[in-house]
Amino acid sequence: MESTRTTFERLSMPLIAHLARLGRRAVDASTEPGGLRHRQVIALNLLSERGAMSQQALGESLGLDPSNVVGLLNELEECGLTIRRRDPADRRRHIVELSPGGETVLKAAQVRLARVEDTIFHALSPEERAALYELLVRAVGADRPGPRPQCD
Amino acid sequence: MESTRTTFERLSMPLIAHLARLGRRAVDASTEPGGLRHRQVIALNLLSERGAMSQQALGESLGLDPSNVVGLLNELEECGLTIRRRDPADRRRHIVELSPGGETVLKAAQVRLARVEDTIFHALSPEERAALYELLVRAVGADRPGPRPQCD
DNA sequence: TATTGTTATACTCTATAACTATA
DNA sequence: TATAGTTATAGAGTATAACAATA
Repeated sequence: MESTRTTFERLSMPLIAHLARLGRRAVDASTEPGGLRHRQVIALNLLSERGAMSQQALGESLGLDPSNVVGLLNELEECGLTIRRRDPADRRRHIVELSPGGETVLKAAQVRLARVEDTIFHALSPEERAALYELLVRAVGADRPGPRPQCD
Repeated sequence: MESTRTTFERLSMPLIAHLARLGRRAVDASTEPGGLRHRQVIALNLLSERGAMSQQALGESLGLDPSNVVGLLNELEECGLTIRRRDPADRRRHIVELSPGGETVLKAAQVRLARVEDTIFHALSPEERAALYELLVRAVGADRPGPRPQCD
């Protein structure tokens, strides 16, 4: 009998998987063809919150394989939304950062993202949404977003 | 200014997407090759919670396209975990239900799933996990699991 | 020799459209 | 004509392995 274990009748992961799918579909649906896809928005969002970082760090933060990070950044860079530059201290590294255009595009995407959340979480009150957000932040162990280093 | 809108700095969906990815990988990693994959566990879990239902209803509950439901059920049926039978009342319909073997396999999978949750949510207290679960249940608008209509 | 990023490749997940059989 | 399920197919997401450049 595992006393410290999650009760079987209360598994959260299926619910999270479901919400993630709903969210992804809604985001993709709210985006005009050729626009930012779900993954890209999430990557931009992270770069905006945490600032410039290496590809490796980006991949870890996204929980994404390094080889996928390459393709993701290629797409974003083609659109001029991110910039890769060599780290002078270690020329193997690429430092990735948001371009000014990326910030602008991200802001628009965040508006759409917030609308999608309004739809998906319509059953929750603002307080409950805030509580949910706090729990999720703690779960992923991410630092709180906080004011980001002022770029527009 | 949209006063009823989610604050941009508190978007939950990127966090949910991240947790969903972590969860899926952990589940797949905890499964021996040839074993149940993430999707399949979720489908079995739903059938166990809600009892027999049509493929259409299953697809809606899973937020999955009907064509995907077919493939998913084919896999499960090949392993003898689910059963499809025609609805006598409307012979176009397939009624899907868990087989006894499916119940057994699901129980084992739930143990693994619970372990994965213990890992992913290690930063949360049991009370917080319960609170998270409740919020997620409300968000997906799903009925609480409840005792299922006795099939074995 | 180890590490960062890249390429090539394959497998899974998901959606769309056309088809069948029932209604 | 409409609906439940199926098939075929294509595209997105993700992981693995081998490789290049740099440390």
